[in-house]
Amino acid sequence: MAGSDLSKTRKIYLALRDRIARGEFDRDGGLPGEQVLASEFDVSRVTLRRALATLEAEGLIDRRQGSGTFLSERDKPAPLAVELADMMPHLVAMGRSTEVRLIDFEYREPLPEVARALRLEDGQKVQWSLRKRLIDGAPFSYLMACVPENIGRTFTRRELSRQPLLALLEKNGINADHATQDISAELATPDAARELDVTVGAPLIALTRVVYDRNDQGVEYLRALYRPDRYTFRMELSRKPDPKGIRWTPVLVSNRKAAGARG
Amino acid sequence: MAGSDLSKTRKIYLALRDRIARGEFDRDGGLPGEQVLASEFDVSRVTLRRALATLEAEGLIDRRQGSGTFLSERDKPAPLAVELADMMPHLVAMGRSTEVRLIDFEYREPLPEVARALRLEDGQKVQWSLRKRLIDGAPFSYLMACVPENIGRTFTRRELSRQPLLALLEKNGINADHATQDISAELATPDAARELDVTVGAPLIALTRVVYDRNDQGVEYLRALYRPDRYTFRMELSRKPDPKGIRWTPVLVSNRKAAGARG
DNA sequence: GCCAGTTGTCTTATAATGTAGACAATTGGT
DNA sequence: ACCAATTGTCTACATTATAAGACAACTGGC
Repeated sequence: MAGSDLSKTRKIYLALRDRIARGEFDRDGGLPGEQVLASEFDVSRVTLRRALATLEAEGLIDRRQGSGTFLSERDKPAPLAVELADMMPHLVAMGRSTEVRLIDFEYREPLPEVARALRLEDGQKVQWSLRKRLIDGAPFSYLMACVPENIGRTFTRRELSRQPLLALLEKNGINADHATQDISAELATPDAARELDVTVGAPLIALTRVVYDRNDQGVEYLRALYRPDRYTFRMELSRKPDPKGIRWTPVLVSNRKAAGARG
Repeated sequence: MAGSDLSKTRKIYLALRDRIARGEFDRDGGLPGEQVLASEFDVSRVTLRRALATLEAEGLIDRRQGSGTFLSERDKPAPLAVELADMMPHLVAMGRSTEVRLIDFEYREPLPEVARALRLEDGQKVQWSLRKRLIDGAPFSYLMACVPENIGRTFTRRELSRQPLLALLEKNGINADHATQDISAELATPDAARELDVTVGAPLIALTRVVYDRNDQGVEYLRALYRPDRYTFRMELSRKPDPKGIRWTPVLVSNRKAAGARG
């Protein structure tokens, strides 16, 4: 469906990255020679080398002249694994410094989908904001949030650039009660790519969340994009018995335990 | 990081697809003319038209000679939204027909990462299988599963092609007790693209699950890739009070309610 | 019927990407 | 010291992608 016309270089890059991830190559023996790989993929050695150059730049392989191409020794930093149940994960408590940057902020007409999800009346505006979050100085999420205008007016642009949105709602007497989250995957568009410091077309985790108050009135519509190499959703499940029979249920772990995911 | 050297055509395709998804274009007025868009993106009309052709092929837009380019009327089928807590979602109960196809099956040395996750002893083999799931005849997930050899021997290749893995384990006295799930995003590699009927480089939801028994011995390692246009992870959260203070906790809804996600 | 504005389809030229081959530089082993 | 195998680099050429412009075909409004 999506994803047409990729260059040969990029297709080979993807194929090799996958084979590396699957562990098809020995840690000792390394990869086959460039001649072999080039004929295997049926491309010239030059374009194969371009794909290898990208893999090397990403730290996946080491190339040694006269010797060969090998899997990289240094292991990449694991992505931050965050408990899915935590809507405002305590990143600081995990020993890492977090920073928020407000990119854009205004009151405007909501998109039809947002108006529907928040159950807004016709013509009601929303406070629309773009933010990004950094961890240790590196961006990992890009957030588009919409809040009904009357609620948004209870705090300032400045406050939003310093505190989490849910905390601001709480402080101003808006009591979030329940929410729905959807998790999907998307390709980085030019906007997101620029803010998250990835190239256009890179894979991103896409989260859509709608928060409601006790009366089922929408108070926040959030659309968040995450860099999968720096952020991962984690969930612990237990098959403890349940009123409705044996069933898998989520376990709320204290998320003091740090990362450790694959990749 | 990942995702270099995309052609202009593809970048424009991504940008336009994003703007459509955000609802930036009226349903009546349609898109700006090709001349306008071409100068806006600073490309020739030919390459802009290639991007439009892709969008049209995907059913996102309609182009009418002499009239203009418009948002497609037919709305795309919403992706199946599955409760995240359900490890074996009852798809059939949701009124849709599901099918499994066994692509590959063998006993082999596990990859280091799998061996570590399952806490296998050195040299212990695993039953390694590739499957895909279809809904209404259309593939939506591609699964790589590893089970320790001694457990795998309790059922046949034929059984695996007809029943869910967890059900087979259950039936053979292997009692799964708890599990860890990680959700991320990846680009489709040639293998996955072929099986899921997408092009190489399309975005996919990536789920990694490790299931353990009561003794913390690994019984299943699953790596699943999902087409985001056909499958979405959903989660309902409630801010009911908790022993450790007020906190967001997942709600187990009876997943009788069908889809309705964005897109 | 006319006309402005649109998409569809060409041509020609230029730029980007990929191919084929040769050779240098380096490595590790004999 | 030598040699086979490897990665690094270069040249010349072929193929594909993009640019720029012209014109045809079609639509809707007047």
